[in-house]
Amino acid sequence: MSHGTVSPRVGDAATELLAGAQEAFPAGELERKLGQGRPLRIKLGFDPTRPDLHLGHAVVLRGLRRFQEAGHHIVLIIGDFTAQLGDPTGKDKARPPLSSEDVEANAQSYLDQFGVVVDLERVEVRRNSEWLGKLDLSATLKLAAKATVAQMLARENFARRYERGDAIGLHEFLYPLLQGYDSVAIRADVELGGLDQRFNLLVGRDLLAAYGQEPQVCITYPILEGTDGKEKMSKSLDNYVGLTMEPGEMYGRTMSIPDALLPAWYRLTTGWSAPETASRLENLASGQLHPRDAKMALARRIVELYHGQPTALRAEEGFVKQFQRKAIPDDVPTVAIAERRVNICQALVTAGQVKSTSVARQKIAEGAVKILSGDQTVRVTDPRAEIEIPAEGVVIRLGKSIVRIVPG
RNA sequence: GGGGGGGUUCCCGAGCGGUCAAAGGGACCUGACUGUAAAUCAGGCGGCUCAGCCUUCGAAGGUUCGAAUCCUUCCCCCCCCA
Repeated sequence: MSHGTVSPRVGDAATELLAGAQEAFPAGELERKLGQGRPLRIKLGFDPTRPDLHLGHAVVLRGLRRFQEAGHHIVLIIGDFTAQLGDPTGKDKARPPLSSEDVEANAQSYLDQFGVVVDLERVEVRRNSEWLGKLDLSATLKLAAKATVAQMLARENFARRYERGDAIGLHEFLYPLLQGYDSVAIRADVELGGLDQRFNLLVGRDLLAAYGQEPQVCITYPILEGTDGKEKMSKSLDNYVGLTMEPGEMYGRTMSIPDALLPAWYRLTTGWSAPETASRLENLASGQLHPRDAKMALARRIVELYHGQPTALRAEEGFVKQFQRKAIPDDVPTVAIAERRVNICQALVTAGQVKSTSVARQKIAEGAVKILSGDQTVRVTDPRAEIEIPAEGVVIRLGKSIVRIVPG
């Protein structure tokens, strides 16, 4: 490691590349690699376990795009092999493995979504089954010998599970090694990942050294909290805003975040420059900017990033109309029902607003079900009520969700 | 291999022969209040042809008028010893 030889230009380049990152280590290493004057091989891996990419993924993807724009070589790894194993990261319990059909379908869906943030034309896409599938037992043992149980237990979530007496599958210890082996297979110079990936990234770094290659630089990105303001954003908790979500839902979900999340979301999801973000947040802090308006600006911005400005404005109008003025929105989801006359509970179930007629009855008892026609709103009070379905359909509202039922 | 402790409704976690669709908490849904925020209060949270009925307490059998609770076998998890 040569200290003090980094030119100012290389240093500036590194700073720019690291915008939005949480940390990069070892310190100075990225600058050193940049100083070699060649395009670096930048690795980013995803396990296609769940088919929706969300704003949390976008934080890292935006970092990746910076490297791409600077002319570095991007290697996107679809963890089709590791997905069947299940990353223990962030889980306090073992994950059920996925079938290979699921993995395949998800992988394709992921690829489509990567394109929303990075330029897929200039990305090398690899599947890790390509090399992991070929590892025989002796190679696997050799790989396993590179790490110790103590190293694995040093990791907080393994340690916690161990202490609590929960099961830890042996294969789970292998996961970080396999992810690390990906780095070896593609000769990574740099690996990006969420902060929660730090351990796995480090294992990759160690493995590169163990296999006689130059160790990778590890760059982590902050974890984005989900719309509930409590847990990290994830599909399984349904506290996420998906990158390919329909604009109205994207806008609405963003509006539902707690105010306390505004600063973090401004910094991590908007792509606004640091100064611009800071000045907006100052206005918010000083009370010049109403939290609601700050949130609307955020929601508008997010929809704009993924659907374009005109769509964002329409999403906002729709939101204001529906929720702030409580009018029937323009694009109500429509469900067709064969009968011309149905029981209200049955209709709610068929329309997917409730999962059973029992629940429908309860919601009616709670006064949550309303039928809207024109500017008339009628609250349904009798679970045995029958509703007529006219040719133009009928709009039913249950709490926040609205559905138009048409004859079919 | 031996000994011990466990598997309860989405999660945690009570129950240990009837009054149990099963305490309590969390999550979630709805109503009120709002800015579809937070906080708060209220209700709900297995299903149905819903004042009643039906199916649940790891699985399968059995005992009993009656079982989540007792017995048998099986499956799975954890701990200790080897």
